[in-house]
Amino acid sequence: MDVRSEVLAAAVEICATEGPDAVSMREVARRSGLSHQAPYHHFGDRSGIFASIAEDGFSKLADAMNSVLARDGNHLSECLEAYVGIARQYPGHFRVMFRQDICGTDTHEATRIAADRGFNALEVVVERAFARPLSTDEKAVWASVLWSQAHGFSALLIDGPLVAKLPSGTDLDEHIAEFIRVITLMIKNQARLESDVSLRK
Amino acid sequence: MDVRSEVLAAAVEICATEGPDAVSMREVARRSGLSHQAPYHHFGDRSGIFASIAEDGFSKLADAMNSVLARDGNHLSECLEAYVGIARQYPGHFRVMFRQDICGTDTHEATRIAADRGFNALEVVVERAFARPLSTDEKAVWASVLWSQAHGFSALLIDGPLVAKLPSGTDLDEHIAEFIRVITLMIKNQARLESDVSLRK
DNA sequence: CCTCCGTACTTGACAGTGTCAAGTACCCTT
DNA sequence: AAGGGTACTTGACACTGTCAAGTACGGAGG
Repeated sequence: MDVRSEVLAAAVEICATEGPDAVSMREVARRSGLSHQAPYHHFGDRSGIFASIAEDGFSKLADAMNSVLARDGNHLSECLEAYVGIARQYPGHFRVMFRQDICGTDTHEATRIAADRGFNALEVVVERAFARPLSTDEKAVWASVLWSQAHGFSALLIDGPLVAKLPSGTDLDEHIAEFIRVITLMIKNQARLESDVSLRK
Repeated sequence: MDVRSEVLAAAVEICATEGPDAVSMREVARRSGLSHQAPYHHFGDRSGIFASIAEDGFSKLADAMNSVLARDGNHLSECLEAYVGIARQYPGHFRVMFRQDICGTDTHEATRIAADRGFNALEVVVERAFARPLSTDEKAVWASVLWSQAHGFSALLIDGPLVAKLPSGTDLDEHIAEFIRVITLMIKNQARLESDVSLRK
């Protein structure tokens, strides 16, 4: 493994266990057996490391969703599963991806492109779920709905107080599955009803 | 304004403008015209400040939702409005509330209690929306759905890449209103359909 | 072969940080 | 008047991100 990957892996590891705030240039350098300044050579500054992690995470997310879209089947629920799955499998990445305060998304073009790939996948999911052409506005709103839902649930799941709020004895995997089932059903029903004008006002 | 409130206000101000990571004990002390150690007396450590901000934020959230519940009208959409409204009005608080990595929710009892008040309000909203008795599991799942939706949208709105993804020229307030309208409608429809067994599988 | 140059680092320094420890001022109780 | 708690201040320590300057080295051009 080259130095760059090693530094990145060390940073992700810290993100996953202690959160992004615990990531320090000097610590990741130490874990990689390098001088405290070596990471600067590859990443410019602290936000450069986070931007790379975010880019990597968005890529994983986009790949996961696109691979679902490439298959047959129920894209909606499988995409939600993919989203939540990525969040749970790569909490280190996920905690960074939506923290543009620390990863300077504005300046890091590659990260933005990777994020776009994910969003585009979401829009495709929305269109397929509705099975009819959507206006730009409709697409924007429904993509917001879907994204918010997936993102909010994932965020509350890995970081927030949601798990603590579940009735004790609840099986987490089951709750997640139930959650996805409910959302899928709800959006499908909505898509079905959307053509009935009486329900739209 | 007493010292404690002044320190807190300085910290919130920094959270809102530069994010929680930029909050330093010494900076808030400086802004309050105190020695660098004064805040420790009131908050114990850095996480103590964040815990207090989070507590305050959850209280605002719970108050806002409870005041909606106390009124007549469409609780569901008004509660969503309240949630998103709090996030937009108090971004400094909101950015901290769900960052248990920095505010040590586990140890700060008062914060947990304030968060519970908010969650309970959400459960009431869910029950009223369905207008029938729900099982514990149903309540948990639907509260998750609602919370995830409100939270995800708020989080993406104030911090995430959502705003940048909207078609240019979109009016933000309008998009938010549309978003809330869509979710409300969707959940209402779902509640209506839930009794139809054929749609539940 | 020697010089030049860019890449990949290291070493050193500086200001800023969280936090422990100890000191000081003041007010309230006894 | 004595004691004790509250609300601070001052000082120190190890740690941080980052700038600046060095060192090693591998290849290209003469």
